[in-house]
Amino acid sequence: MTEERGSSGGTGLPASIEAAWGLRARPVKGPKPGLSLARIVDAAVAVAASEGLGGVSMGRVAKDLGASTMSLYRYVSAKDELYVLMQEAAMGPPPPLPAPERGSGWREALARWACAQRRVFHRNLWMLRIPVSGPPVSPNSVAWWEQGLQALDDTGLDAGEKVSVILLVNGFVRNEALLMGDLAAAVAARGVPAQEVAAGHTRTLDRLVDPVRHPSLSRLLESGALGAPREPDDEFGFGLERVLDGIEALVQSRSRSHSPLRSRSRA
Amino acid sequence: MTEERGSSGGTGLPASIEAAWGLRARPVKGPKPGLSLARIVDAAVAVAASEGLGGVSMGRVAKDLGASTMSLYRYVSAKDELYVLMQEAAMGPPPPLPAPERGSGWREALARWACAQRRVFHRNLWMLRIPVSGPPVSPNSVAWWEQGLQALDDTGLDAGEKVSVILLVNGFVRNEALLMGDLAAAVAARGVPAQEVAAGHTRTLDRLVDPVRHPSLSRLLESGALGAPREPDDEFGFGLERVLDGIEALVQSRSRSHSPLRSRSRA
DNA sequence: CCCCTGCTGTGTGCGTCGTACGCAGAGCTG
DNA sequence: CAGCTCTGCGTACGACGCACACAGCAGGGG
Repeated sequence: MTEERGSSGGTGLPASIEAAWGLRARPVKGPKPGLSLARIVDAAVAVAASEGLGGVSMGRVAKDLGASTMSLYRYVSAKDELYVLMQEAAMGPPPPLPAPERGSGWREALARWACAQRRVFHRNLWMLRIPVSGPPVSPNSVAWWEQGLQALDDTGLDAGEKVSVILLVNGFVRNEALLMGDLAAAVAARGVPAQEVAAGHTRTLDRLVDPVRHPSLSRLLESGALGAPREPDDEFGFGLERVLDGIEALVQSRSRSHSPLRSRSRA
Repeated sequence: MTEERGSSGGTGLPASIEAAWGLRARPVKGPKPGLSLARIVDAAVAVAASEGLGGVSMGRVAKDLGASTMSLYRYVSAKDELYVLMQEAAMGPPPPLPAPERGSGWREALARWACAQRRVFHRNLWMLRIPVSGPPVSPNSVAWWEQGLQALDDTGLDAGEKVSVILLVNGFVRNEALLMGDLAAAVAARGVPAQEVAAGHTRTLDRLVDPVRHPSLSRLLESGALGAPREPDDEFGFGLERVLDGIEALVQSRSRSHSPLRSRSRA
């Protein structure tokens, strides 16, 4: 509707995000800023890392910077904008892809991509609490997407399928990290750390599960598989292998028939 | 540490959740309660459905019930407890499984399970905003788990693998719904509804993506696959088919070798 | 029968949050 | 030097979750 101010890049993005892309030169008129976007974002990330996303309040961040609460709003127009910038900073640039072998190198590349993403998420679990508000528009997020797409370059999938595959793998990684983060937070919230919570849960389920109404769950409880859940890394690895197997089936079906047949469109 | 009050079921669960299981009889001494857990939860769910989880505040729910804010705390000891009960109510009982055909009926059953879950999530997108604090302990959640496990009864997978598969499929469904919900919320937050937002995003990306640094993404943008993304249902169906294909590969590898070989434990 | 006890609803108050608004002052441009 | 713009900041407002204390109802023991 209204035109952005002079230095706008015309992207329709918030000013601070355009700044992250390197567009939008600093104004030269007024006094020099005592803070900077980078310092604010770093401080916010530090707070989030030590106290979770819930600990990030404008006042808290400002205090860590020795500034007043409202001064932050000179750099960021709303808290959600700060969130996006935090995400961008914590995500960082994606690691370089391995040597692009032609053939089935895509699986290795995609697995590495997923693992790298998982490492980032696990280092910064608070990221997953931020609602996604659309496709990625910050530089690092776009770079990650680019990496994922490059991994699929030689698969023979069409553009839409590639997007769907990226979405699928990214979603799997996000969900795993989110789940583990939630669980860790719930454990940390109680005083008693670690395995005792899991033991308590199995005891609770033992008391609640009715062998008649819940036969399979009963058998599961008896098997003890819930008491000794697999390591988080193994759980992730298991899921990733399944997902990649599923993708591989698609890739092979595409490469077998050079003229791409429409697969069944009904679920 | 301290013993629960008289009517406790000894599960270690909050009182309101024990009430959901039918344990814990009402006390008989005082005046009759003017509210009920069910009425409170229903009101909260109604608020969440119309204004999102963020709109659910104790004051808001109480106002809808014509009661005061603090009266709710007679029924629920904290807001998180209300969240759990809302989840329980919105989830509802799982639909019955189809006729259990021996053989590869598991795939159909698991797909139906996933679709049913997706329908619930899409009807109540606010559910996904509630952090999971551990394994499910409310009656309906447990019933859903039971259904999922029953679908895998004849797959020959061991207990741990079944849990992992359930986690994988559930995670996929959750993530898809979460993503679609976030997107819908972001679109609704802007005034302009629907496709214009997507068009704006592609325009933004067109301006930001550098063909040299982002070759694959550039090609994707040129292909127009982002401008006309597939229907949400198709996107879900695509991902689900991949996931099920991956699980099917595992099931077949298990059924081929009757003596269960350990698959590679390293990712 | 009455009072006592355990339950009910609720008003007040505290601390925290995001942020709208407006002011005092800094520093470049004329 | 004047004036404009941009800076940081103090104040204020309306939410929020919930601790706490109080007033009144109902059944049970004397």
